Amino acid sequence: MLEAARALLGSILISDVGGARTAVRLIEVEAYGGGDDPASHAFRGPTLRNRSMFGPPGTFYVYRSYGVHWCANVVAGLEGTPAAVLLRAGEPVQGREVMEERRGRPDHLTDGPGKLCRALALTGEHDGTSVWEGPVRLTEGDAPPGVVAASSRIGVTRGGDLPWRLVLRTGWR
DNA sequence: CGGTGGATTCTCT
DNA sequence: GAGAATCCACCGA
Repeated sequence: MLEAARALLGSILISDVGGARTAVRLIEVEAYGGGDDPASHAFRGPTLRNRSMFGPPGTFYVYRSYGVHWCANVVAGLEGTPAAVLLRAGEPVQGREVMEERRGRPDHLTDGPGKLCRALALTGEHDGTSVWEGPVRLTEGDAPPGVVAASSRIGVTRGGDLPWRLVLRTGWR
């Protein structure tokens, strides 16, 4: 599980949504388990909302947070084994102008789960799509992860104790 | 069938 | 630093 999250660090997330191409390099992710992880949406079993988490690996799980934002995950567990990696933050590598326009700001474009989705125009429409075949794709980054720091997960009301938040060292936090 | 709360973000004080 | 915004699936009755 943590290996999957670690592998995602440094990967390039490409979005062709809306006709414009935007891409970021992932620098922060969080791992979530299944029935044994109280913080996971899949803790209580499959539901309409989290059904994507129970799909095959390489599936996007996008959900609405606080009724306002979108948060994107990549399913990492085997089919039937709910486990996903939340994409928390990245750094723009392509289409920065488009992101600025979508965000309405010149900075802090992709330094949060909700911001990341908005910058890439990720919405619930992409929930359940493949990370290799859909309008939003994931490719291996050319830059191998440097120093990876692990810490507790953020914003979680239950089970925030597990050090499953992984950050690529870029001089942040 | 209605209340509730969330893996957040922005704005104002 | 605190509080609002804002939607809908889930939970309990």
